[in-house]
Amino acid sequence: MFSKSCEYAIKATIYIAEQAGFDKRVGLKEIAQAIDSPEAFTAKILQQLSKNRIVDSVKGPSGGFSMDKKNLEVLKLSQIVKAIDGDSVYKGCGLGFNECSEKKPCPVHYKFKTIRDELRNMLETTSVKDLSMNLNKGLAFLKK
Amino acid sequence: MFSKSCEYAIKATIYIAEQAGFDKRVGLKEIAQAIDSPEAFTAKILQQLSKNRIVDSVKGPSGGFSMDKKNLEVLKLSQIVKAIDGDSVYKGCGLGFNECSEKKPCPVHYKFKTIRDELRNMLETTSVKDLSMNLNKGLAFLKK
DNA sequence: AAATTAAAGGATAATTTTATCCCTTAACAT
DNA sequence: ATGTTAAGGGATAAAATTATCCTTTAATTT
Ligand code: FES
Ligand code: FES
Repeated sequence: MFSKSCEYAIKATIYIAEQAGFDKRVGLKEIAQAIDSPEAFTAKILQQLSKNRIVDSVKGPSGGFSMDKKNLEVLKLSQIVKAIDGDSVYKGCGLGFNECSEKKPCPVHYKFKTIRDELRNMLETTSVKDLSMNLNKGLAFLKK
Repeated sequence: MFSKSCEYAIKATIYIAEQAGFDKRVGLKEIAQAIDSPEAFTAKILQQLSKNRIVDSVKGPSGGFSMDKKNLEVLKLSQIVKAIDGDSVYKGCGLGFNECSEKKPCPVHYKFKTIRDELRNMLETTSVKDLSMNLNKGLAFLKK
């Protein structure tokens, strides 16, 4: 569904968001531990998230990653997915056509489109804040 | 969503199914052309489909791939997907946990599960026959 | 039976994705 | 100012996926 990069990106963002709730800035090591991901690889992904203004980063001592609390409320899953995997997840053809279109639909088009649109809707309406709150309440986990 | 292998597998099966409607047996070359896929790679996938009894294959002159017309009615997309990609597509966790479970749900679990279950339902109820009929009617295409 | 045909299967290559290493840059602490 | 700290970024490496090549096996045709 999502690439490994995107999975890490979502988990990292949710963790940073949770900590941002306590006005805490968190470092790479802490993030990698919290979401059980390879450190160096996670660093690359955080770079991308930072470039895409999804997270803020500060260098140096007591530096790390954080998020604007206000931005946090409007940030949706779709923005993370789009930043890392592009929009093929909820725009692409189920059978790999370059373009999904009604003009020349692949055999699964009509069956697939429905589900894909629901996925898009879910991603576009699910806010990172909601997810981080469930995490904070112990209703969800970032690693097993 | 699906791997490239799986995409080819689905397209190939649908094409073989369509031709099976005319009691035609089709060769590798013809299939690869019809679905616009690399020949040698497609051969590997057809081997897997054959091993999984999804298609029948006959060697030698006037050999090729075919499908049992009766089996064709009960064959669902899910069987192809399972044979090629396993069941992670509609059983796996959206954020890559080894196991998707309510006991220790990932942050997107409840949002994701709904969609994933609809995908499973779609795959399990969509028959290859239906898809091949649309193809035959010119309502769907296997390549652009 | 022999030749021909087409799938099966093994070995290998190219590409993409995932992951690591190490040096550079910027912020903070002293 | 200087040293320390942590992210940024370039270069590589490992692993998985996608793809090709070539030999073997089995069926048909002659
Ligand atoms: S053309 Fe394949 S999903 Fe729309
Ligand atoms: S635990 Fe992640 S989708 Fe169920």
